[in-house]
Amino acid sequence: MAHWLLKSEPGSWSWQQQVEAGEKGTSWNGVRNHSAKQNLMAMKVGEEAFFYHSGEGKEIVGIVAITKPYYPDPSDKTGVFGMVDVRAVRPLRTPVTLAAIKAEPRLKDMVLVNNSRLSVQPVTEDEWKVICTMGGISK
DNA sequence: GCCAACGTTGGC
DNA sequence: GCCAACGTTGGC
Repeated sequence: MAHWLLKSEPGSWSWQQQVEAGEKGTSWNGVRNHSAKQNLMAMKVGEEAFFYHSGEGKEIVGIVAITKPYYPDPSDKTGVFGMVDVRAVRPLRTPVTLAAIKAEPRLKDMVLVNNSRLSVQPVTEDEWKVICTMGGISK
């Protein structure tokens, strides 16, 4: 199973809101970047993603699961971009900050470090495990 | 099809 | 608030 990382400005969509959205989850809409789209299209139901707060916080705060695979985003008039649905699974016991990620040699190749602007990123199996450990949760 | 100009993102 | 990095747009 592949793993992912989704970025959001907490001012526009926060982890707290994701938790309040509950079990049925919400659509992850608004992606307007082709690399991000490719990653969305590769997601499968049941796969998990880190939820990262950019700007305010700059830390991974929780884990979400994909509940619906890629489908068209009605807010995109061009019809080029789509979205998936996600639901909150659990928070990290301790958020993993960008500073901590940069300080961890095993995470030096993370997309978050090297291409911080990409809003939907793949995460390798090893990176997933390291961050779960740093976050104080079991994989 | 190239590339300069411009807008946006996001860390600092 | 600044600016580097990146993507997109549009003139040629």
